[in-house]
Amino acid sequence: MSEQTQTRQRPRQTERYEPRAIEHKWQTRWEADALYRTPDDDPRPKWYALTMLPYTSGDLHIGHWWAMVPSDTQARFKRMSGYNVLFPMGFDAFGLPAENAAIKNQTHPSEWTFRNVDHMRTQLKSMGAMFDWQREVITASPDYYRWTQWWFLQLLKHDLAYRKSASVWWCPKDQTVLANEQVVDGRCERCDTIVSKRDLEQWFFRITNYADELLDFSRLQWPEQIQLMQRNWIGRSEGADLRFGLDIPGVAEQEIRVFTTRPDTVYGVTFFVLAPEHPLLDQITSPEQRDAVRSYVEAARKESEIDRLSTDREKTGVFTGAYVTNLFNGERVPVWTADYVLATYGTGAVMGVPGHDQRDFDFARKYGLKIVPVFHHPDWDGGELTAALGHGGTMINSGPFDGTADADAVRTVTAYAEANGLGRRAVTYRLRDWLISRQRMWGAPIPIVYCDDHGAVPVPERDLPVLLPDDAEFRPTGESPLTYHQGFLHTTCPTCGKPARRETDTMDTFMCSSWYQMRYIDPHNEERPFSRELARKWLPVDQYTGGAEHAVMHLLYTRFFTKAARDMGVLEHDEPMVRLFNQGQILGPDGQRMSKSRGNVVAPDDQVERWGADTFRGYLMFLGPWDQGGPYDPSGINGVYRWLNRVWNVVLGETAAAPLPAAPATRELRRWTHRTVRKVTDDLGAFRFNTMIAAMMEYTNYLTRLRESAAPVDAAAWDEARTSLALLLAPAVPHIAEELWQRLGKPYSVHTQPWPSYEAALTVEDEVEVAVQVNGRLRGRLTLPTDAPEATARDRALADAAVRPHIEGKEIVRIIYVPNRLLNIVVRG
RNA sequence: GCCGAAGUGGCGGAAUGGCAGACGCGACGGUCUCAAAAACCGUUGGGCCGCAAGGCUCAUGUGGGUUCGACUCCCACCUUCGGCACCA
Repeated sequence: MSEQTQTRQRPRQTERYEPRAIEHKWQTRWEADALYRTPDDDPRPKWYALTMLPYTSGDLHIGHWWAMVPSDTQARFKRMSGYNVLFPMGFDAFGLPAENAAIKNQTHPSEWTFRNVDHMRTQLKSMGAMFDWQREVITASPDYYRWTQWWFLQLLKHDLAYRKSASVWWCPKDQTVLANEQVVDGRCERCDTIVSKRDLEQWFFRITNYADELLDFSRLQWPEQIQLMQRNWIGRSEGADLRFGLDIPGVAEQEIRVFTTRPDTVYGVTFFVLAPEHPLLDQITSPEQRDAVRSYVEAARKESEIDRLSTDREKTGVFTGAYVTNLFNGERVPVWTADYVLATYGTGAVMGVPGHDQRDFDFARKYGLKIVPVFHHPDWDGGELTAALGHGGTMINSGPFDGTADADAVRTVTAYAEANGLGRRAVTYRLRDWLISRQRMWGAPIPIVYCDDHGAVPVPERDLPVLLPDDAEFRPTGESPLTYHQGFLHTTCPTCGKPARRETDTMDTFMCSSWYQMRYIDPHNEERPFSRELARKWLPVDQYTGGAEHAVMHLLYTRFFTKAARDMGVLEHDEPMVRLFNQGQILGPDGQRMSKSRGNVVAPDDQVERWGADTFRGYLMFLGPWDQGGPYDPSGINGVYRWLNRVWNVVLGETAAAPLPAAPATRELRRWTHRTVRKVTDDLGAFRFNTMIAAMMEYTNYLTRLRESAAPVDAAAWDEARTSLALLLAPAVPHIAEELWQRLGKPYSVHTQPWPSYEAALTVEDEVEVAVQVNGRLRGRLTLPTDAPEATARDRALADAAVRPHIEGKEIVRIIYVPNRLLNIVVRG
């Protein structure tokens, strides 16, 4: 009985795929073996792959996996392709949320931050990524921010840092500075008080010195749209600075300068506008207009820049009572102030030319100001204007310049201005110098001491870091505790030793993330931010990946840092990251940004627990194109899990194998193998992870069908197939690949194996299906030998039973043949 | 508002000038099971014709255009997403 039962048993079942067991096993083994330690002295060519470091927000988010898994996959692919790959990880750990948590929990922000780091590191490890944790960097730890402070001192030394007054949001009730985020509809998010701008002395970096160089992308392989966004952000404008005469009793200044891209319209100036923040505004305002101007300025200080720059909005402004003289024609024009003029752009003043600028036109219409066209535009009938005129035509109403053609106008007028001292050629940028001061505690302290005798004195490098106090008291107002921490505040002047006061502002966290890629190459160096030799070896980053939300600010700041470092003799290259890829944003299942308040958060830990890291990794990459993002809908993940089970069964299952090298089925099997190797290789290089997974699924389905057909297959070709599949899987799903590799009896580790290559000759089909169209409509299909000549295809198509009814009795005008794809017969009648 | 991007079956998507819907989810039908789940197999854009094999036709946000041929290129519009300088 028992014997009979045994003989009736099916052939031995392979062990089931148990992701949790094998993932834990291999992660432990990899760590014990230091498989992902990146040596500095490896002779292979280096490849520095970097993904943007996470902020220490508390919990790892689906978005972190979404960002890091494909990066890890590509870094692993590069490693197998023969590179010594550096793929580090760290934490962006300073910033506002830590302070909010500190106020809420009455703790020190460092407590919250470092607890989050520990938790997130554990979560990150469950990803099975090839991060080299020996190189971890935490921007809020003193051995890191010491060097952030060092960078500040270098920039200061090289005149790339300076102090000037700039405005911040201020809540009059809480007596505190607010971030933009904390201002909701013009009110303080905490107490609902209407907020206003307030001026403070703050530190800036001269990023505008590099504006022109930052416009040069010739050495970068960055996406076109990112280059475009950066170009638009920098916003280079050529034009002229023109002088306008000022003659007001009691005002020292004799002129106001204005930047314009249209100096050729200067004879059309009928008014003049100063930004509400313009330094001369108060002085030139007449006593009768003072109250009106003051209340207008005050109102403008409550508005955001986005609102002020909206072209949608009705223009507002107030007459100052003053006049300036147009030095070209001696005319006096009224000076207004209006909030659509920003103090931070150009000279903070605009010459109003309503005939040729739409904003000025709208403004003039509203306030009944004169409109004088100075070009006879071809579309203009000479009547009253209904909108500003664009470029084109010849100059009129412009004294000596009348008759000058549009194409020559700017040059001619600018030359005249320069020759007569009325102005000069000028270039202006939309880009502003980088304001790095933050009136907050949880950031790297700006290493400056204020002395009554010596002013702002830099802290000597040997005294770095300027440590944050660890006993700071957080008050519910959100005011920086550094401002009332006596131990921090009081110090001595480095120059004279007299009592002095520390700078209590800290640095913008974008500073920390502007140079972190440099620290990873030498993270434990106590003498310098990094060694020169290691910089020469590892930098620049070969492939950077991260969210498109950083397209402009972070990516411009780090480019600036690199260029400044080059000019300061710290680095020898020009650009921080040679290649860039921006992934899209992953959203909650409801298509909204994931957030606890919306209740649409899908926790990655739960997904890993339920399906295993490999399935989750594979699913994230399979979801769709990486650069697009979109909602994370967990309902399809079982498809990837099923696939990995099929992989498991087909690679480890038994087949009837025999030496059949010449069989047609062998040729087909090898064609599948080599085509899949080619497809996966190409997709990995091009960030097409979704189609890479799909190609491996198709291959697995083919192998499964082949195995289940029970027909004998060539032993060598079958071994090539399952070996190749295990290797192709290794970057995307590293744990199952390692397990399969071991069970196939191959030497540890699959991740140190060379990437499989393909033979192009083996990928070619013998026959292809060619579509036959008549007038662009599909009418039939032909099976033809690959690369069949046109004559063959044409003859077969014209004789085809499905095609003939559509061409009979008609004149064939033309035949278009695309080999191996399509033949289109164009008929008439 | 300004700058950048994206709109394709019930859903995620594939195809970047050449057979629209690869791959997967879901759904439906089946196998197994007392049953359910899981697993596996089959079908699956809409409409029309046909017993069937199959055929015709409509369809890639909307409206135009270029082309033998357009999801793909051009123009206009609509919607959604990212950024707008102190969220990171």
